Amino acid sequence: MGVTKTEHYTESQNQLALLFKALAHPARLAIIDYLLSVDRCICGDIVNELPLAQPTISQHLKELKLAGLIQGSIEGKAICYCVNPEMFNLIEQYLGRVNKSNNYNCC
Amino acid sequence: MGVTKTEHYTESQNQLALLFKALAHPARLAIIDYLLSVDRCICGDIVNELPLAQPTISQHLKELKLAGLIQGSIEGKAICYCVNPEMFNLIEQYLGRVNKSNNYNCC
DNA sequence: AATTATTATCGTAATATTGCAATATTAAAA
DNA sequence: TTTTAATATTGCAATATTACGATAATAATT
Repeated sequence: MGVTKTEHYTESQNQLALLFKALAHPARLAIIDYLLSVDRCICGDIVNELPLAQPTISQHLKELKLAGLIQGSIEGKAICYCVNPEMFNLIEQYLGRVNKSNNYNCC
Repeated sequence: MGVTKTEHYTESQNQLALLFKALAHPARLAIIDYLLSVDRCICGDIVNELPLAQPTISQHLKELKLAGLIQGSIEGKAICYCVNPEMFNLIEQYLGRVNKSNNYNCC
């Protein structure tokens, strides 16, 4: 049916899935890479940097912001975006759990 | 158009996006959680564990396997699945880069 | 106030994902 | 060899995602 039954999973599973979904597109990873590479936080330059139209970039930025992976603050008529490390820490914690639980003695 | 222009992004961005996409569903995270929680690697029990039909579980397992996040080996008429930590290390390396690059002095 | 620059939203077409019933495949057991 | 058990595949309906042109919204500039 194409609709995920979120009510059947744990809070953590649903939350992490949303984070991973936000990262599950090369354009959004490219946006994050670019944001990390520039010292000052720039915004509209992303449109020049990536091979996508302005509305598409805007949409990707929205999704990243909704997931909490980036922040945006208004600066005059431009908007300054930057990476928010907190959500990445959530993923890091998950990976820690995976590494701790995995015992390698498998099939 | 709904089709991602992978040729415009780096190898690493495309590869990571596929990994994140495989993790971007609570059912697949639940499958991984379950695989980690049982000592021995079990397979068909996942169908009893999750509120999804057998073909749906099979499809999710296929995607996880394709992404390299789990492995499956035939054991008689059953198939034994288990987590493959290597791909999780790739994600860990990415998070390391994010943490290293992020300078926190943003907007 | 009109213009300009920057970003967001709307509408829409193309494609992808999700879930399941029905069915196929595979290998052990009877 | 027939049956049984476990998993995979196919086909399809419902929904979600991706991309972009057109347009709106916002705020600085002239």
